[in-house]
Amino acid sequence: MAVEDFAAAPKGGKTGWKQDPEGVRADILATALAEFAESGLSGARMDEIAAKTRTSKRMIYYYFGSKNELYQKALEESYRAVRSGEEALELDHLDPVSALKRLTEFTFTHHRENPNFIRLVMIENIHKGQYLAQSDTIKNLNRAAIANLDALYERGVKTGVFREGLSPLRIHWLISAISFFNVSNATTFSLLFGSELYGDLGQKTACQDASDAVLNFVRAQP
Amino acid sequence: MAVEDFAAAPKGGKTGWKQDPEGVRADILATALAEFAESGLSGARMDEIAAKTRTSKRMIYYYFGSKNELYQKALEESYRAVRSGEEALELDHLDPVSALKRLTEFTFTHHRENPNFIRLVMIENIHKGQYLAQSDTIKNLNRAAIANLDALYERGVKTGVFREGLSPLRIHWLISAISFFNVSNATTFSLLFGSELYGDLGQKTACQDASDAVLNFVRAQP
DNA sequence: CGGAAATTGTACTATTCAGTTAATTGTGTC
DNA sequence: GACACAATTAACTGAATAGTACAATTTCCG
Repeated sequence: MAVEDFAAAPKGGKTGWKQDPEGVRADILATALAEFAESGLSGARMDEIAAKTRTSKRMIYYYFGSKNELYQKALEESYRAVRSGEEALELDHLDPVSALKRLTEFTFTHHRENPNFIRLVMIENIHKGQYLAQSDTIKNLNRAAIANLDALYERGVKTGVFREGLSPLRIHWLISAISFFNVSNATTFSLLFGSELYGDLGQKTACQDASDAVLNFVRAQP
Repeated sequence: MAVEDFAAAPKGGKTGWKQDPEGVRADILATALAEFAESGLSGARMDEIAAKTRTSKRMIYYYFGSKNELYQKALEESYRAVRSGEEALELDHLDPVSALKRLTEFTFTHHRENPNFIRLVMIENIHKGQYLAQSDTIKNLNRAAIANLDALYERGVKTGVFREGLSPLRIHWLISAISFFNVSNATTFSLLFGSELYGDLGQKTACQDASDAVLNFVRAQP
């Protein structure tokens, strides 16, 4: 059941509500995620989160125990949501160069469309990963991405289009760096250097630049 | 205050202190910079900052007025310190390819050696650049970097080693992305994918990868 | 010297905010 | 219809914390 559906439930009258613990949990989590992404862990206010849910502060503590636990659950939820969006990507039927190009462009676009996720990861890095470290759930989700990239890279090496001696980790690092920075530092970069890279056209160019940079990095030199 | 207490006061010299407003200001600023970088704007505590200076909380307000103003001054100071470290870089006497390689490796290393600066920029992005936006000082500092890169790029195009149609901004964007991400996301990246890229050897490889990626991106294809 | 200005320490306040108390109402199930 | 548990509300508490009042001390400079 989607959170939006729950919103349609009538609240007024005496016999307003249905028992829906999962819906209430999901509502709180979605609101908290947005609020932590907006203001950071210390900056977010429990009263503010409560006001933006259709339930109460008491219920947040009822379900999540404390601010820190809520933050951690929101972080996990954010990773889960983002990774589930990545599953549709089918790269096996493409030739290695096309596949790597598609993966890079997908990652670039995907990061751009999930700024809240990016902001939570920034916040988590500010906090030195102390909440991510406690979450085994998240760690497992990310191995798959590397495994996929490994297969892709080996295919490319075999057919001679990719150079030898790289590791999928280093390729992933490069793709992530460009795609992440593009979103995470958009504000300061625009302020310091103008916003020409952050209009529609600029971002098209940037996406193209990203895949050029990655492909030229991995490709065997003729 | 009893005379004994006064004599025991660890005030340095025999009879108290010298007027040193600039020293006190600098002390506060350096301490605040470290503390904001460590804990963020909301997370940092004025009492904690005060305790780590050799002066008092009262003096922080005396000189800086408020927490937010102190944060802004610390941000400015951080930019100033970092940019002044870049001045030693002389690229004009190198051929374009060597110069670009050197610039990339320098930026990579420089970012790595200034994690507090990186963290303040992350924090500023979380706050959507609202303090950076108020600081004309900082904006001017960064135009120079682009101008230098522009000259370098044009030299390379003229001698045929760089491809046409790029802008210095896009090159700077790529160099920054890699160098910044390497530091900003070191914790989460290590947690998720292992820390092999973040040992001494791993970082040497990463630096090499950075300059490879930038050079291959800019170089004319033979 | 002696007064003005700069500098500093102590102790305080006003507020914000995470977390709680305690009582109540609705729902599903037997 | 009785029982357990899900869900809800509003006021409250205690700790943390940004910011201040004010007196005391020191330097500066005539």
